[in-house]
Amino acid sequence: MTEPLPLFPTAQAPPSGQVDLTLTVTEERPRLRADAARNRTRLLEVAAELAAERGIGNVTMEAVATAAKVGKGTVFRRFGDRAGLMLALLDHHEQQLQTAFLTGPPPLGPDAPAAERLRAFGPAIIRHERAHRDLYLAAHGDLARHYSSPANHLRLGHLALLLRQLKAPGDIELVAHTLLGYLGTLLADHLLTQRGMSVERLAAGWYDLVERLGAAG
Amino acid sequence: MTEPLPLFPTAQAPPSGQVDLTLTVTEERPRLRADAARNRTRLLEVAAELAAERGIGNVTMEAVATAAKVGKGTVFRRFGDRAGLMLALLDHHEQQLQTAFLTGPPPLGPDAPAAERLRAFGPAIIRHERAHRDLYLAAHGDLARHYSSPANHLRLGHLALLLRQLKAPGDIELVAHTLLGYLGTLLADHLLTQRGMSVERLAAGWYDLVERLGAAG
DNA sequence: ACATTCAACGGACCACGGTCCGCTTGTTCC
DNA sequence: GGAACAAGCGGACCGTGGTCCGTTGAATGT
Repeated sequence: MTEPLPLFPTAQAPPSGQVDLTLTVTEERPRLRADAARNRTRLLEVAAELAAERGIGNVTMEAVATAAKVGKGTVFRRFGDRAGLMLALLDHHEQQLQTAFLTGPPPLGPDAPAAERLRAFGPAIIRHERAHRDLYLAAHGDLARHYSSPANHLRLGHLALLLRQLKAPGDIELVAHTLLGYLGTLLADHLLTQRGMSVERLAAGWYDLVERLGAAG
Repeated sequence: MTEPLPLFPTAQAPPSGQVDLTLTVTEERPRLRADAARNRTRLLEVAAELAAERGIGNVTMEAVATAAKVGKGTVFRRFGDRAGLMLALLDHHEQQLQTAFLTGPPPLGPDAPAAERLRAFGPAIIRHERAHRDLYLAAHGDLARHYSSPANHLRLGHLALLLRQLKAPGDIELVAHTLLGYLGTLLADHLLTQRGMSVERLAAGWYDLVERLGAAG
């Protein structure tokens, strides 16, 4: 229980302006006051800690507030609601994944051919979501928000980019949505745990999907 | 406000054994005591009424209980939780839709060729979900349950059936899931309201999808 | 008719998410 | 340094979903 790492840098990662893709507006956040920023990181640290020791599902907003020695109102002011806190927690892991396919090594990163990257994308997402399963489930409590989340938007843009590079036919944005839908946390989880499918089968399904939807017209 | 129709028959519609598809278990419900059944229908009627007059989002479980002159515990005993009540409400509309594509006229029903039916399926679902938008949103509060719901299972089985008739290649079950994912309430809603797409565009996307995923190997 | 049993009932009770508003404190500008 | 301002803070408060458990009364067998 000693504090090992300086995770959760004070400010949100600055928008790395590269891939814009003109799909949505990247909301700008107005910079926090010093004490607020301090509290923000404390809250995230504490929340992660509590989640680790008792499972994210058993972490109440009040508990987080108390453990971080702030009022409950502060937590809500900062994160909006429970899903917001979860999203913020998730954000950290999400960024790891993002760098993996934005700037990482092949086959995920930009040095591999588009078809390769597209193939690799699916299993990477599924693995990642499995690793942080409960957090994803908790965060997507409000599913409506999910589709507008920066993370999802980024994935979408990435897929659209690859599809365009492949000269895939049809309505690219819709095809990208279809592909992302296949990788959705809840669907994948359902297929794996309820229907007892193997990760390999899901991966094979993905390869097939990509081949049929990504093939040039 | 006069009571117009005898909706919500006392018992759940009996399982019409036809299309089984061996995809899940069809749970059997153990038959209710007379008073319980009476209460069940009263609750559903009252809930529908309240939903109509103040919007489903503003209908609390307690309000339903009070309006139906039963204790709150009774509501929860019957429907499990809020999502359960919503699902039960939805069930009625759902059955209309189901008969439309199980036994109705072409192009949805069994007298049209499989390719036609598959094409028609998408817009039909989207229209239906739009018509009952808020109910769907409220019901899918717990998304995990959604995938196991009988309604979803039926759609899945239907799609799988059509795909098989078309001799579509690949992992049929996964392809069916992909197609259904495209029609998901939340996704469709997001694309229509947030991203401002037209129903026509979604429909066109569906036709394209169906063509590429349903085409014989 | 009566006894037995057990699903169903009611509503007090609890926990948690979320809001509100009067007070405090960092920031900025002179 | 000090004044003016807005952002941040805390925690009492509220509504709602969900649980618990003692009581009631259908169903069923004799």
